[in-house]
Amino acid sequence: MRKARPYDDRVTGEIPRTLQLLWEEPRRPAARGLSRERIVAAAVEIADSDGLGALSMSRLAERLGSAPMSLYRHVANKDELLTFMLDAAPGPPPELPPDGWRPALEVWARALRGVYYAHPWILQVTAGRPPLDPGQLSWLDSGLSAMDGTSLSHAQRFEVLMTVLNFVRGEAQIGAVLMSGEPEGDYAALIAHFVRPDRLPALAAASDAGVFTPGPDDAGDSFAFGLTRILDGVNVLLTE
Amino acid sequence: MRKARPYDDRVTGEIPRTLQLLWEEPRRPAARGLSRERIVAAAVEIADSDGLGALSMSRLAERLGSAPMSLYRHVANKDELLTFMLDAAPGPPPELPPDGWRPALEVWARALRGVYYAHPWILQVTAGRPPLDPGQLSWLDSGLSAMDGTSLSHAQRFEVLMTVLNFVRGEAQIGAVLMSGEPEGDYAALIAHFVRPDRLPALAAASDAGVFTPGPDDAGDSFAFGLTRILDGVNVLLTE
DNA sequence: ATCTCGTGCGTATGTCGTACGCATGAGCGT
DNA sequence: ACGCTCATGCGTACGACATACGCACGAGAT
Repeated sequence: MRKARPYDDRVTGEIPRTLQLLWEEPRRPAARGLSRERIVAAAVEIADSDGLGALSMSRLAERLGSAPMSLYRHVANKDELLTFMLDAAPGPPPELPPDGWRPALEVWARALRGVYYAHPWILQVTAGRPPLDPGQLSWLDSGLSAMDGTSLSHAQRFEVLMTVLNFVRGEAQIGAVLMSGEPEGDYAALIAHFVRPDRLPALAAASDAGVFTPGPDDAGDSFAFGLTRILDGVNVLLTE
Repeated sequence: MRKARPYDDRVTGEIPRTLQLLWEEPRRPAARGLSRERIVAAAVEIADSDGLGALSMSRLAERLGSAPMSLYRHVANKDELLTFMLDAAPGPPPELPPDGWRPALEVWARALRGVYYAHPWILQVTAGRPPLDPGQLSWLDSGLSAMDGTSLSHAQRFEVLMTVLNFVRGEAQIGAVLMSGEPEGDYAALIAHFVRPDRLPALAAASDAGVFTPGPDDAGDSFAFGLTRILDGVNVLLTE
């Protein structure tokens, strides 16, 4: 009989252990001391405030007042911790308005953008990880349900949702970059400095037109603009 | 007088040294031995074949037949190396067809997708880094020029391009995830296993409809579908 | 012949994830 | 009341990894 190591990878019937833990219904009520919930919550706090790069097992342990190795009793490794964080951070999807697919998708998209603004590290972590945890899947379900009652096929709904999702992710990524202090000196000035009209004419024209100079109205407008394009395109498909 | 350390951050007049190096016109013709070009090329090869995680300074040095510390004569640090890679890897943007903005943007989007397929690590590295190198900016210029002659404002062109760009990035990211061996066991089966109709009804319906089961035609279709939606939306704006 | 400087690199340091195994104490059966 | 068992916490140790620092060598200039 093998030594009972905590959390090893012994077969659980094809299903990876991390996922099994995530989908277990009755969550342990968190006893005294360390617990998965507390660890994950502290990790999310660190990543939110100081970025994913600042999240190390030692810093996390320090914040929890424990020793680094203690964390491994509750989390198999850092990668599993990230998966747990990804499940927990977004919270529940928004309540969708009942007046049609378009307002519903708009609400969904804006709520998702809010998640990415609150937890920018999600963008880094989800890259390269198909969504399989309850947290992310509940958002996907919510987004799909926005299109209930339309004439779109299931496959089409999914693709529409992915298009909206990718758009939101991209916008949030740009937003996150601009938030966290540009590459020293403002972006517009650097663009204007390097871009010569003879080499990159279209970009030079854009730069001259002030496209890269953050105006007072820029913030939400590009989001609304792009989303309108996408939803207009969906509308074309629906009214064909 | 200070000791002449190679590549320190002494002021070069507001412009970060890395960018200045990138925009210098006359590239040194690469002498014998190590050179920036050779280092960057080798780094790109490693990242292409084994992923960004496999790119360490030691592995890179090993591949070049030199000692790890030798690389630092040509590259300030790993972050600068990544910026150089980002500039070099994409190559020049595609030749765009002259018959209108829509075919031009389609060609541009497909070419960009090709870049991401060839160098998936670009998706990870560009996150959190505003594009300022000649390589990336030439792609942006190319994409903007696709809309030359339309009635769109410069700001609108830029936002359209960002929407297309974000879409391509998102699709490529999904593609990269699916390529590199799903999370053990196929994705569709895991979704079907966890998603219960009473909890996530829309997702369950999608799963039952086979949305997650990779069909023979799936590959390029979702790309074409999403792109069509976006460009249809742009078309609505243009014909208003 | 000497001096200077660009290039390569050996050594060392600090950080990080984590394997391994001991210690402790709570809950349980007797 | 008394030991048994096992979950939990953690001290130590190891192998990546990025990179600071300074020496060595050789080519071109004086």
